[in-house]
Amino acid sequence: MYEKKIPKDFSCGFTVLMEIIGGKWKSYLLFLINNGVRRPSDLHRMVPTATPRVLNLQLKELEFHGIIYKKIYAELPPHVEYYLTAFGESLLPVINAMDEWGTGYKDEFQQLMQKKQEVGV
Amino acid sequence: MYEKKIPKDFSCGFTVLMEIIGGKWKSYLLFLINNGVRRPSDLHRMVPTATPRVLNLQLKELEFHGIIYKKIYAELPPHVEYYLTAFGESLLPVINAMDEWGTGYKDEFQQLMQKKQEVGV
DNA sequence: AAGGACAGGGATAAAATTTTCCCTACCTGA
DNA sequence: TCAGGTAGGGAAAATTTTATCCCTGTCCTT
Repeated sequence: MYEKKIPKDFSCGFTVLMEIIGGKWKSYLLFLINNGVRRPSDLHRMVPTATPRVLNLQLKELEFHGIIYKKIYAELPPHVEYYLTAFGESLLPVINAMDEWGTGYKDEFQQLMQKKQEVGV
Repeated sequence: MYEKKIPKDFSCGFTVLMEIIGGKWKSYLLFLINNGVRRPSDLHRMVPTATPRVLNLQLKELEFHGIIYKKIYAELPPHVEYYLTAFGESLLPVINAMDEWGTGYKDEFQQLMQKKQEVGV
């Protein structure tokens, strides 16, 4: 992964959580996996905007942190499935709370962003 | 602020929330403001790691999103105070849940990161 | 035999965020 | 008058994150 030059202070719980689910696609991947989309190729089909390479990187980090685990079927062609760990499942309520709050603000937020654009131009 | 080239999908509540509190110092600033640290110079004293410039940028974004508001005293020398808006206060439980989860995982996380470093070297 | 699907990764480029450096301007106290 | 405090910002660099490009293999279907 990437070698950081500016050390982060992981004595703060918030920072720890951000390190784990802060990645651009991570929360979405967790959502999909939790909803039964398990295989890398399927995940990619659900997130065509991101390249498989990127998704794979984020999956590796989630796995590294023990949020998901990877079941490798010793078959050919290759067959891999991701599952949430129990620990990963403990994240769901938190992510849910985050999403709910954001959803409540969504409309107002979008208006704000539009005004910002108009001013910017 | 910064003009983005890759548009984000703000139809997702999670993404909206991340846009608002995802900045490096934002949650900490909210915490401090909520605990009565109001003036820019005081905030800087509490976060000496960051330059005033950086804190100011993040404060402006929080203000733009309506999370905090800025009370300017028409005095000299300048006097400014930040307060959470009611809306900003609605964020506190969410941030709290995030921090709590992260705190629970903190020790294990730090061990993981240490192992990673050892392997890296 | 050719094309596509499967999973995965190295090297490099681009984008986004954060930091640094150095200014403005005014006031107060030594 | 000089040092230090108040609040703030432009320009450019550094850091971090994400994306792109192009490979490795093997198998299945046409």
